[in-house]
Amino acid sequence: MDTIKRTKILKAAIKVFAKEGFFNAKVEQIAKLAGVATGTTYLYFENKDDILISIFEEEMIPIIESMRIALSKKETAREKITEIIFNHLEMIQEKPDMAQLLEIELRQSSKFIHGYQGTKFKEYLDIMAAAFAEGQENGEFREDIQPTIFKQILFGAIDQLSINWTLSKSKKIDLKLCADQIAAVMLDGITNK
Amino acid sequence: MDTIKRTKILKAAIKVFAKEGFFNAKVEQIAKLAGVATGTTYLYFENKDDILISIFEEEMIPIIESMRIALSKKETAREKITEIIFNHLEMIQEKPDMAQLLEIELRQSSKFIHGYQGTKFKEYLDIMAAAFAEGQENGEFREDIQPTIFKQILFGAIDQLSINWTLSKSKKIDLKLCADQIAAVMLDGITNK
Amino acid sequence: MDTIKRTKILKAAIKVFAKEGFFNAKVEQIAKLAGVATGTTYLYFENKDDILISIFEEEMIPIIESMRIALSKKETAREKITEIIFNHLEMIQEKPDMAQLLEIELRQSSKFIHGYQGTKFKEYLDIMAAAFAEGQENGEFREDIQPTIFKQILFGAIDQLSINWTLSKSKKIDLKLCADQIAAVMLDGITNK
Amino acid sequence: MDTIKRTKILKAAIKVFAKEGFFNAKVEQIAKLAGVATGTTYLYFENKDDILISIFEEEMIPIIESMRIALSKKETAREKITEIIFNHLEMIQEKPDMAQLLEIELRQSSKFIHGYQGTKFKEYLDIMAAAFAEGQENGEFREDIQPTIFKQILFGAIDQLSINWTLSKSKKIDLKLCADQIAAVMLDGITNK
DNA sequence: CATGAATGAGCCTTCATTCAT
DNA sequence: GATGAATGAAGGCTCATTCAT
Repeated sequence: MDTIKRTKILKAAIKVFAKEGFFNAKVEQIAKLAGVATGTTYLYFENKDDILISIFEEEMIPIIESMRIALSKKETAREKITEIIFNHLEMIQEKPDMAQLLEIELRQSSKFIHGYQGTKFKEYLDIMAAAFAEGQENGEFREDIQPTIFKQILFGAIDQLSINWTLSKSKKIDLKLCADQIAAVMLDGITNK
Repeated sequence: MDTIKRTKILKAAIKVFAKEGFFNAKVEQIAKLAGVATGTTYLYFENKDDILISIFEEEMIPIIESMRIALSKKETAREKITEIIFNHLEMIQEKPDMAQLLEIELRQSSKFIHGYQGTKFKEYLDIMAAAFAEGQENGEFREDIQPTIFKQILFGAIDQLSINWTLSKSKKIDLKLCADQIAAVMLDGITNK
Repeated sequence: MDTIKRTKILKAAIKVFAKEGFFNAKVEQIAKLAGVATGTTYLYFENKDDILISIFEEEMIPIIESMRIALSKKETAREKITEIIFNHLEMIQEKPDMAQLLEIELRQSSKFIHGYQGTKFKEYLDIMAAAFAEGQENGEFREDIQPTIFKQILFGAIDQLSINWTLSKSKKIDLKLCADQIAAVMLDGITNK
Repeated sequence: MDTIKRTKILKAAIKVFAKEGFFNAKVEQIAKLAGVATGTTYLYFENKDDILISIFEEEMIPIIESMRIALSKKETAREKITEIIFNHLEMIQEKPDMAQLLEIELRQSSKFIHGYQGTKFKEYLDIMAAAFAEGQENGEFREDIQPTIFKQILFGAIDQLSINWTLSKSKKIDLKLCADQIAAVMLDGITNK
């Protein structure tokens, strides 16, 4: 199993899916960008669906990992929430194609790609829930908000601004400012008073 | 122009797009559900894209209108924000198919459907911005958050929980509880202290 | 359901399958010969397999019917067996493409086309068994040969000569002579003495 | 030239062709069953067609040879014809895969495999013709049947029952009985009276 | 206006064959 | 010689769109 070639195909697929969308993307297009023949794609992936799912499952790993490492360096839950917000928005800027997929295609997938459950995405959300729950336990955050709901609120807010930024053609809003403002609202909204 | 037939097609399209997704939906399927011939669809809409866009542009009208009316009955900006949250989540329950589209398909559309700008969606977001700005003007809300950013935060949070609820097959979370918790976090996070 | 168009496709398919073989035949080729678009084929048949099966099931009907009518005009079982032999070989000459299919493709089909049982082919064979059994009952034919086995012997003999004739490019053997000789051997071999 | 490896590939191909049919069989499948790499196949055979042709040409040799030996031990032409029938049907039972190919795939080959003439098959048929001609010469068999036609009749009858037996999934007919009945009909049909 | 049969371009996928190692 | 990963041409099938009735 040639891991390098597999990765080249995945990287190419991220670009193409991001640019064209999953349904509009052509396998031949992905192969060409990856510098391999069309058929080679099928040596590494079962079909087009599998490519998309593999992206989610495999490309999320380092993202989740780096998020975990970054969070482990933070003391307070407050700092962790802040880190999550900034970390995510930084990723948006650095890996815009990957961001595209997470934001736009991932939503469809769990619905339209047969059997895909989006486990890595859930893992990502649970990091948010965990940071929040930690803050509840040590008294930083209010007790009346459920972590399961909060993680959705937080992710939704971050994600919406990410999508908006990603889709903006010109005069993009400053992501640093967005991060600040999300953090301001969220932290103020959940801090125990 | 037979408005009734046109509406029947639109209603059918909402159902089919919601169930199958835009790309998987077949025009014949929409026509059949609408009780018309396939070709008839093309008498009322330019193409498949146009059906989706028309849904957004036309079905959003009553949604936006009812939201505006509901808000006009509220005194404070705080109440208006609360109303927006509850109103949206109620719509999710009452019109789950329409909700599906707004949530999932709309994201793709502005990117993949040639030339679509999503004007009605922007209008919807701007209601949120306006309510927030109003609160800033009358001193209810903090000044350091930009309405343009806040509307995204608020919509993102609501929307994420909506999507989650919509896509859940069983044991769905209580939307009323979600609304409460979103309102709690958001209002606490933006209230001027 | 346009029966004429359906028939045109079937007739074209018979030609193409006969010339190229089932696996080598292209649906586009069949469509082109039928004077329709490729997609039209799929309005009348589920897939390529279905076209082949439909040929067997539907084209065999008149062949079987005309055989039955011809046999009903014959008095003795001996005459009926003779008629079967001549009738079959005449069909080979008149409908060589159809013959091709019955001979060559049909054999594969029951093995490789999922679920196809070749019912019409069995019906054809059973006409032979019936004629033979009739001869046994009225004392024309020997009793020690099983009709189920004899029908295979007779069909095999006729069919082998048919295939041979069909596949011969040049200096084809005289089918009339073949029929005479098959009849001579078979009748002599089964006559009650 | 590694004859052992070549033979392993041929044996594997017989199995795979018999099970899947020539067109459905995959070269990789044959190679895997033979315990060699896909590419190795092309060191011993020009292409997929060549494998099939080689089977016919080379696997027929011992079959033909053993048939010749068996016939040489028989005195009368009558015994020889009987031997042919029993010998063939015994082979069907002992080498069902090989039988499959001879029966089903061979028919297509001469038509669809470019340039193949089926020389070994003709040789096999000519053994039948020779045995019959011998009987004509020594007065055992009638003179009015052409050996060239009789060989087709005899082979067709045997072959049809073989195919039928091979393709039957369950409750297979007794091949010994078949052999008896073919012999009974044929010999009675050709004996000089 | 309405119909729905017909169209045919387009795409995913397969697999015989090649070739660098 | 042997390998098996890579190739890329080819084809079955789909479906948005058209148009004769």
